[in-house]
Amino acid sequence: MKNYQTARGTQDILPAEVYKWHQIEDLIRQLCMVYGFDEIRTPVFEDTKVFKRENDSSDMVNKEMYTFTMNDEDSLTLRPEGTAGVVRSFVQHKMYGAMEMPAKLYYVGEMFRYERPQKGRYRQFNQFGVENIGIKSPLADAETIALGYSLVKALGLNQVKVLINTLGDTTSRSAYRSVLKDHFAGCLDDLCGDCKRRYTQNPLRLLDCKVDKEHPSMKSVPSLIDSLTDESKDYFAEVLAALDALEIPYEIDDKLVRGLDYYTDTVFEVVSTHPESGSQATVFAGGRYDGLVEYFGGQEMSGIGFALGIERLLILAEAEGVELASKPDADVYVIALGDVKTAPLAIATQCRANGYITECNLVQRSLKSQFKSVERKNAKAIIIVGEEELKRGEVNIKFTPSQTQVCVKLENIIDTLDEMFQSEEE
RNA sequence: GCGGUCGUGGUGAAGUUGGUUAACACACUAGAUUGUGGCUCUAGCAUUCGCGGGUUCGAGUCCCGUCGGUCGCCCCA
Repeated sequence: MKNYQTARGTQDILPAEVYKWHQIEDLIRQLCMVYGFDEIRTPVFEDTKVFKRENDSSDMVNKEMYTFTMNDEDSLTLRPEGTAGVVRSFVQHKMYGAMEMPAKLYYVGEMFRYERPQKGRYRQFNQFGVENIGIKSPLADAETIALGYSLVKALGLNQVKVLINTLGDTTSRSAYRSVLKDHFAGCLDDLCGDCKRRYTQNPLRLLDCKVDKEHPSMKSVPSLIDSLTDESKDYFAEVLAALDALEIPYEIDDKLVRGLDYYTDTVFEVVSTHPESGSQATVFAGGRYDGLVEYFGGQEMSGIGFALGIERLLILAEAEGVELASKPDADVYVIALGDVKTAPLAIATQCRANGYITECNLVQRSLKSQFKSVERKNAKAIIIVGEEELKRGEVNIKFTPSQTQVCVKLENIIDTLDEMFQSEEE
């Protein structure tokens, strides 16, 4: 191999763009703090069984996991999603006893899925997610959606819409499952291969099919709503009422079922309507899960959460023309003129200790090229450490915004800078 | 996993039916200007066209493979 490059579907986040990430991460932390969610950091890899649960039919779990074994020990898997690990941790550390319920948790980190990459879809990507475990209330559902929605709004995205649906509780779901099976039983041969597989593995996913959506049997498919128990119906109505109260616009999409098997009742998806988002339009998505805590060995307890793709958020922000953060300009640049040895660095260090973003010239080179650096760093203040002045214990400070230059004693440098930057702020 | 498309310097890119010095612009470096930048001028800056093979007297231009991006499907954040 002659050229080294990032593995397929992975990418370097270079210094030029890392400030955007800081901005989003800061926004996330701020928002979660305001909403009362605490960060949790779980391992990037876990025992495969944490992710691959019995009867799971999703592609993510069955075809897209990075799974490996070391020394014949138990099989391990790079996390393809965040919820499983968080729920595992919740049960393992018995959070249901140690902290006040519900547990309001969030995470930010990289996930891994072996897929064919394209714009907005990577093999290593970053998710921000929240999980609100130990409460089953329509208000919790609305609160969770509101948290994600306000992040999108805080970033300045406008071309997004909230899709929402209910899968019903366990009783409703199994009732609907048999209704679906009856409905499609007669025309199974007409449907695509994926649909045939879904028919046996997870009939709900039939609703999702893009291939057969024009098929008569799809058009006449009985609505899930008719199979809902009264309890689930009421629950969904209350979720919608809460969203109304929070003034979050939404569309009910009765075909929305989501790809992960553990969802019950409320499911939602926030998609971009911007043309640039292409086929990877989902910004964040999630839903309620009734059985997961119990599955991991906890008591019967419901939770709700979502996951948001940070790369997608950035793509959309760019598409909608949102100005994102970039490297801040330097406040001060220290220039060395003549034989001044360590003085420039000492002065720069002093500036830095006082909070000024300071760049310092470290090599012998022409004044002109040093001034070029000043421009490049966009430094407002330029400290010129000249051999002659230094002998008198002085330096020149040039302040670009006011086009002024003063000669000051070494001990007065910081005071002078403070004055200059203060007058600039007014 | 399937199908389409693309891949030339730090960047944006020209490169006619394969023909022999890889255009142009920006950026960058140095000098004009031996202690004060942003303008101007001058000079320099791809033994090489993602990588590897093949066809040919000759390939950035054709063929095959491979790696990567990208678009659609699938799936999903």
